[in-house]
Amino acid sequence: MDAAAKRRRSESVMPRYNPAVIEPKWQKYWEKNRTFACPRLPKGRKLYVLDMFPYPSGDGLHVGHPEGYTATDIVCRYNRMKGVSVMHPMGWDAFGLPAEQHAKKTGTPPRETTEKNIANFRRQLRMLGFSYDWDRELATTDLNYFRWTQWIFLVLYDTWFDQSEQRGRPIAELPIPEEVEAEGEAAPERYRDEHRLAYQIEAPVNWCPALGTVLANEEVVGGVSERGGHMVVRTKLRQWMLRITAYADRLEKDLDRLDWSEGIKLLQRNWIGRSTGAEVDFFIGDRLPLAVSQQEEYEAWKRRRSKTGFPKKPGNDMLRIYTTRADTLFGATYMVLAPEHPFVERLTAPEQREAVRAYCEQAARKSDLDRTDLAKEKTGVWTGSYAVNPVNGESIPIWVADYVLISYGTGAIMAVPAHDTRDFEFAEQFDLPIRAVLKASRRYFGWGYVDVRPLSEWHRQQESGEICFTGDESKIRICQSEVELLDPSISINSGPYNDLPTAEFKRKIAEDLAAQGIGRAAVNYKLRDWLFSRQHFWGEPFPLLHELDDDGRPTGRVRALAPSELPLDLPAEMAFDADHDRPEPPLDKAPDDWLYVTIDGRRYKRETNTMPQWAGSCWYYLRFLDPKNARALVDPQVEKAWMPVDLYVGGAEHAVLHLLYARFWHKVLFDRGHVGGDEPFQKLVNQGMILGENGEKMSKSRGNAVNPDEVVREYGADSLRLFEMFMGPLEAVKPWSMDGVSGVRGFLDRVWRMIVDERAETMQLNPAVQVVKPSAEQNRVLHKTIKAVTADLDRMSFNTAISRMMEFTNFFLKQEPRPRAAMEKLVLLLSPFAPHAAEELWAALGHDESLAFPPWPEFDEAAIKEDTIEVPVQIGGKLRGRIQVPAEADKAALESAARAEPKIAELLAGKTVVKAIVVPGRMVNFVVK
RNA sequence: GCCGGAGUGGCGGAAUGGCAGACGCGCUGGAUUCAAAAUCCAGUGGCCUUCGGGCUGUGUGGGUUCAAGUCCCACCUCCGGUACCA
Repeated sequence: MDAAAKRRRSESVMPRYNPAVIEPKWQKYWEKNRTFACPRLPKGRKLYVLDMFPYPSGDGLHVGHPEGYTATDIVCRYNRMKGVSVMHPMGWDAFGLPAEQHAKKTGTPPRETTEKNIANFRRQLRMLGFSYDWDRELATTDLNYFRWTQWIFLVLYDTWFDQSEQRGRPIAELPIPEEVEAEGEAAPERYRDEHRLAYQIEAPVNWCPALGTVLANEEVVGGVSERGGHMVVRTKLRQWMLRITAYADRLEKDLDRLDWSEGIKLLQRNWIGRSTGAEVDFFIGDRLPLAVSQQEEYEAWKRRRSKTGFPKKPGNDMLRIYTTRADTLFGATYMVLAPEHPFVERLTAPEQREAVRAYCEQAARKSDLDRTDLAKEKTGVWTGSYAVNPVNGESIPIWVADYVLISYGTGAIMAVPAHDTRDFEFAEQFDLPIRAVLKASRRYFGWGYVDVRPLSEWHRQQESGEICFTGDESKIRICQSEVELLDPSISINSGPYNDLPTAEFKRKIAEDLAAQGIGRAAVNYKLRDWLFSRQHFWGEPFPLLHELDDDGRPTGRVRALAPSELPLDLPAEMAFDADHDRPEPPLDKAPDDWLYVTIDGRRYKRETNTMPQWAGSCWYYLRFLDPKNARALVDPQVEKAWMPVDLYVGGAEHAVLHLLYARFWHKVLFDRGHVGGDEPFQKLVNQGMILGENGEKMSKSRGNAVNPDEVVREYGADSLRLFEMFMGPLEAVKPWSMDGVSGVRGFLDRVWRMIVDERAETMQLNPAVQVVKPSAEQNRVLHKTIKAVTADLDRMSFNTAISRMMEFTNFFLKQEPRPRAAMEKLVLLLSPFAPHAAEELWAALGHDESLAFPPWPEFDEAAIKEDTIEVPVQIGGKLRGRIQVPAEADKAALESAARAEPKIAELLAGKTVVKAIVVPGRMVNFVVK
């Protein structure tokens, strides 16, 4: 016999546990029998279990991927055995920059690279025995997939957000105001474009000429590219935006209904960053620049305002600010504009022109990151003009400083240095006046700070402005020392509003400002609209055309493709040159027959930006339900039957953006009637990262990456799966350990030997396994195990479930004979975790059919009950002995049994028992004197 | 700075307010073997011990309770998120 034949013989006949043989065997069996094919519509109870689909990188899978995938697979297999209809698909988030960069280097088309990577990922996932319905596999790069991504974009483009109804509606239903109508033919179209959920702006991008690409903010460090350290230029480019901010309120409120961890919800809430406050107008006059207060004009303006009310759009004679602390208006001693604020130039006095221009230019060069990260010290410059504080008529100077952001609120603030840390720092820096308008109503002393002055003296100093604090109503800061303040603070130096607590002040001044037409309540969000275009080739093309005039220049009119004109594929013939000297998208160099279109005698140029990678992942969970549908993105009947996703598992790195974007799209689709619910993911679980064996983040460059191929070759897929679950709680961050894999492999070996006769020539049962009635103890162990494993699965506590099965195995290996029925139950319990080994053992136990669908074992509470139990006895809370008592023993019986225990009796002798605490079934504790 | 999460043996971790350290790794000793691997058995938080046991122990300091890893207060450390959001 040659070596190969010997190996073949030993592998196929010798009944040692050999995953290298049985794993491929069962994978083929499942595939051939379509064991995990999911019906079009659920039969009975449904469960939609979704993994965050991977980006198929060239490196292949690493052991972090299968963590969540194993967890969901276990949940799916467990539920199938409970008779639930389970939807469990897998696909590929396949657009992405690496394939395009590879194309620039080698000329290999991105699609080719992508398909090769997908094939490798698919092979690796199949190797791990996940019970996906592979018939539903999709990639975001499939033409048949992204035609519907484009279709959804058309829905977004065709939708405006009705604020009063808080929902998206067809753009055709947008009411056109008369004054717009009056502006002429083109005005209504322009008005509509301004209200669409998809709109265009000129936005700054980080263009890196050396790399020939536009970089994301986080790829720019200290003004140069993160990779290579090349120069990065901030330049403006026409971009598509999605109006996610319109949905900010709903995105925040609807979190309440979701079964997500509070931590993740909070992360999203903070990202959305809703705040309530007021917008207030400060008079600046119309003869600019304004050097001194124009008292008469100001009075006239105020009179006008009290008649007209607060205008929707701010005029040119005023500066509109947003504040959450309108109660500190009397403390506003200066104002600040963001350098990009449109009023900066008008407000700059001639003698300040040079300084302001230089400052703004310098600010423009800084990236957002530099502006925050490096700017420890406040910078700014005075414009030379003043505004009038509407509550007291005071003239206050207007400054320009980059600590005010153009993208938040109105891009202008009133500065209250007495009660805002940032304004305080700025005022100190530039020697601006500080006026306290709040005093604490009680004092509390923080760590290391003792203030021995009487409260009245403290208040006097606050009123005179010698000391002040920034803050909200619960925490204050006396300049730099922290002090806890429990009671609300009280207003001072605020004219008619003195002695009001903060909340009441806010309410009152909001009313008064509104009545005078100077202010109104307002809500703001940190959330920004979504920059939706990328200057890449390898992404979904926008289904949009730009109209050209006779000279080939864009007219500004946009024409959307009709849904019937989809899909719009990428051009087949593209040259990928590494040199790319303009920030314009690569598609600008697409062949003319792709780039230019003539419809009804008009020439159009296609949009050449492409969509970001987020686009495809925003709705893939819908397409899985009906992946081949050519008429709709998903059949409504199918969608209603399966949605929402009942369990969504993925990394916490997507806790904010992906989940927010997907929820946003889903709500738009809901508003427009394309889906039946307004939230896609009911329950969310974030698996923790798996670190390298050295406790560092796993990566190729650190040399601590673990390749699943190796682990499977060495130990088998079941061992890999089992170990990933045994390491610790799913949500915890935990280090890899090859010794640990070897440990769970040992467990599988033991399970195998418990059931199979290893010494036999052929596959046959261990002689100890017999059809016998289990002893009471065996039965108790069996049913305790079933109960515990079931409970652990229900709360996704996989590590403890595995340890229960280890205890079972440790016990039964010592038992002879071993009841065959008990062995079968264990195999069923094990099957979601180690499906290949379980199938093989199930077959060995004489079953012809896969164990994917037999009913999940039930436990019998009566079998678990013990006759006598051991109960600890404590004296003064310290363990002093144990007693054996009937399980049903009541308090009195327990106490007397405890007193009768010789050791306890000895220790109690001569002492007075003050109290005896007896918890039946648990413990006895004597409190003695 | 702010917001989350977590600190338990040599390591990963387990414990509805009720016997801390389940289960696994590692380690020690033994059986088996010509030997090794594999397997099996026993032990394994620390200190002390007359070998009965005793004391001590869940980041630190306080508190509540008959009883605290678990609840409360303060602090320390680590990890993650965020970054002038008015």
